[in-house]
Amino acid sequence: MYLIMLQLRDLPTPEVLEKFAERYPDADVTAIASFLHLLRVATDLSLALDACLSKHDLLQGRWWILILLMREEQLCSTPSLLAEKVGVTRATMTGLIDSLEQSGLVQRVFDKADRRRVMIKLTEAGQAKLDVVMPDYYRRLRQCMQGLNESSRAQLQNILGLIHLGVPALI
Amino acid sequence: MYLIMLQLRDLPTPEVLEKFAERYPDADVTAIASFLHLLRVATDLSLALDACLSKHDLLQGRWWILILLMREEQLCSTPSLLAEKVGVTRATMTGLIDSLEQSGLVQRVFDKADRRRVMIKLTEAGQAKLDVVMPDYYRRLRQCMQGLNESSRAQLQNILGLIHLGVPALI
DNA sequence: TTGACATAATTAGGAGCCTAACTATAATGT
DNA sequence: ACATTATAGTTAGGCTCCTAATTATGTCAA
Repeated sequence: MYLIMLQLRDLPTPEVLEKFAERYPDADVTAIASFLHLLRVATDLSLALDACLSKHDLLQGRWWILILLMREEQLCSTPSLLAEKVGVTRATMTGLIDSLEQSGLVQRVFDKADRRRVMIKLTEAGQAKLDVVMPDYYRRLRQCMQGLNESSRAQLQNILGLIHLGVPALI
Repeated sequence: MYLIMLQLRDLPTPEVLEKFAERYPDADVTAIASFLHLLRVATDLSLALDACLSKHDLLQGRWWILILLMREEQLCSTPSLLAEKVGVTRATMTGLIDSLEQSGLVQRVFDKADRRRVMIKLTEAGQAKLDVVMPDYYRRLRQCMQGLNESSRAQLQNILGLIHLGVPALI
């Protein structure tokens, strides 16, 4: 299964929604509109994030790994844990780590006690990369969200929590 | 560029955010939290939608095409227009149409006036497929969003509109 | 001790998307 | 009229992700 977001550029107009609601009485027009709008905005944010990261030769997958490593006290973790936290399979993680290691941003350190295990360690170059990327990302994100005051942000968090509760009903 | 959404399962705790904010003073903690939460919920919704559609042998790409065709008066359109509306390239659209045509859900009709053009037409089987899928989708979506009253939905729409305005700042 | 099972990482092959190049057809300007 | 440009669709090859199988190592119980 693919983690591909809403591509649809052409959201339904109220007229189209009404037309569909006539044929399909189960349609809940405001639910549909909110749902599609949420997916649309999130997709555009995700694309914008990728565009921002790609200026630094990163994409989300590799970037999250660097961030997760930086969160660790010892700046290191295992492929399995990283895969679980990033939300990709271990197979995918192998490839991501390969690519980061080639760029010198992380390093594989083999465990002598348990020879199945490998530790992935953030290198100095990796930390330096984050020290360039993160301020840029944070500055842009601050600008992006400046239209929302703290109260709107709290409202949004609350609403998102409610929607999240409903996700299982959709599956 | 890939339309791949936030995979990160492990959102930062307030402590982690504070730690990062110390190192990177540009960090706007509530902006970051709202942003990641939005991406997280949207991704889960998108995955749930895919799971729902895959029960009917569809994924979002093919599904949108059927819906867009049903919106049309004559139940048909061209690959170019569909590609633009769905938000994929024409090359991708060729593949999606191939797959839908193989399943008998759409039909290629060649234009005799302009021999470069092909019309893509929703077949009766395609309409029948939608008549099964859409009620199921609408029923699930209604359930999914039932935790939100109309006022929350309006608030959400409003907030999403504000965020959308900020997207260009992120790029 | 050793056979069965569990765990860690990788490899192999497939799906859906992309860009770029290509083929065919139509429109346009001199 | 005919070379140039624009448009429509497809093909070729690459990327990142996936699932499933594979290799290697560790654990545990009869």
